Amino acid sequence: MVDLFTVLADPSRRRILDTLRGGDGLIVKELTAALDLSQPNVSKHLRVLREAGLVTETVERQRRRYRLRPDALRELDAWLAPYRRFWVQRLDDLADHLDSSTPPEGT
Amino acid sequence: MVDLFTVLADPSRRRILDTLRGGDGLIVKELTAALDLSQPNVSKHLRVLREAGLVTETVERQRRRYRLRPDALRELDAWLAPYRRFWVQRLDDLADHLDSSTPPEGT
DNA sequence: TGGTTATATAACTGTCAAGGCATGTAAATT
DNA sequence: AATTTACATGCCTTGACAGTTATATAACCA
Repeated sequence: MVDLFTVLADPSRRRILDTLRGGDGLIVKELTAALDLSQPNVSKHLRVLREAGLVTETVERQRRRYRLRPDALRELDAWLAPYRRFWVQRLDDLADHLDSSTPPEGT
Repeated sequence: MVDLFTVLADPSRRRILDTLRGGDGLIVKELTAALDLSQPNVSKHLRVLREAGLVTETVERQRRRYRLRPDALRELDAWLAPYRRFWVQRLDDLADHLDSSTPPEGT
């Protein structure tokens, strides 16, 4: 369960990440309220996210504040990189095509 | 099982995609040989990948050639985009920091 | 025609994880 | 001290696949 892709495969976890994107972290209760999930459910997902390095936990007395750690997503970006080449390539092809074809009317 | 993240969560499927990145597609038999997976297993994964729009199937007589369709990964890129902001931000912060500190010796 | 090749699909089995409920624990409140 | 709040964790059930084996289908070959 350490695999980043597997961790991101769960919609609830992605919603948690999306929610943590704004502001400076949220405590568990705020997350359960925002996402309408049960507290144990949220806690479990947070554990998985934490073990994957996607969030950090800060203890504040009784509460625990979770913050996004977007660096962990660079692994995903790295995986995607060689594929991104392809659609950039297509844009280049399109540009070449436009260059070699009759220019359109207006400008 | 139409969810892109779920489809990509399987390592075998990612290996298939990686393998299809070079050349102009492969037939099923070539994939099974390259990845050392059973033929039914490969066929099932290819079906999932096809239904997710990640590969295309071309019938060549008896054989079926599968090609990568990297456009389908733009959805993943789009999901990642708002997170990419964050680590770009950090680079900016670093740049700002360097600007405001004593310039290094050489050049 | 009969056999072989290439691929898909069905049926079965094992594994694993998501979510529910109940409970533990520590801090806060009264 | 007793209660409440905030959170984690354990157990349990259920469902979702992954992979195997066996079989169906279609094209190719001798």
